Amino acid sequence: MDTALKAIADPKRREILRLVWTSELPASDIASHFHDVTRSAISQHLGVLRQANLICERRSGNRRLYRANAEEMARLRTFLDQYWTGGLDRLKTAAEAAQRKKDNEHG
Amino acid sequence: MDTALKAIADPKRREILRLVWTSELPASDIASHFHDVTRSAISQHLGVLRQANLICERRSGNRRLYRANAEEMARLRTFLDQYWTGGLDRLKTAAEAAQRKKDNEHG
DNA sequence: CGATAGTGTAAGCGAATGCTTACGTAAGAA
DNA sequence: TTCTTACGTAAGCATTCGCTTACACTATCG
Repeated sequence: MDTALKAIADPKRREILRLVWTSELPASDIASHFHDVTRSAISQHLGVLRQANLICERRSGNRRLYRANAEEMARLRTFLDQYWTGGLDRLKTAAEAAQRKKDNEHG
Repeated sequence: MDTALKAIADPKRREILRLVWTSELPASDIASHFHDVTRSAISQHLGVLRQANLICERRSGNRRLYRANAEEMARLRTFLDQYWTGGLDRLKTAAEAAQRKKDNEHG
């Protein structure tokens, strides 16, 4: 999970993910979308995303087609949601504990 | 925004954020929560979070009290939400564009 | 077969990261 | 004032990162 979080912390990798979010794309198409960096750099970014299980690879003849792994993306989003709401839960339980303490003091 | 994303990509910084999510804590209390790392390391993590505007610092006598910056946290969460749903938006606009193209071809 | 796309990978490099130790500094306590 | 507590910060170091160039490999075309 931490691997995925670090993977999407990079803007280029987030852009790559958006490219393959809806449509499956060959590595060359993905690479040609970035004009400030080499094809090799993009290939390595794809490797990072692959290792984080955020993209799936399918070989078709000469090409390798990539698409976002919606399942893992969803898991990551859930993790982040739980992290956020987890804070609220802590607030809630803290408030409840304070209330109990207050009640005990009054009882 | 990218700074914030990279800040929360680190597990120790996420834990720090949770510690100061609800209650304001002095740096020493935060540091003493981590037994595998020096107080200095935590201080530097606090610096990263501070630079990402994810925590607020308040001085009280000798101490420095930290708390999570709920506003910035919310902004970050919104950014991530838009990133996720942005993929769906792209799918929608792509479908609309395809439809328009189709209409033109038929016109 | 050889030539040519499409692609991953190894090597190397400069910059950033996360950590430690040592030091600096500001606010009370004696 | 001197000592102590609470903290940031500089320096140094090993590791990781993102990038480039060069090369290796596989599939297709001739």
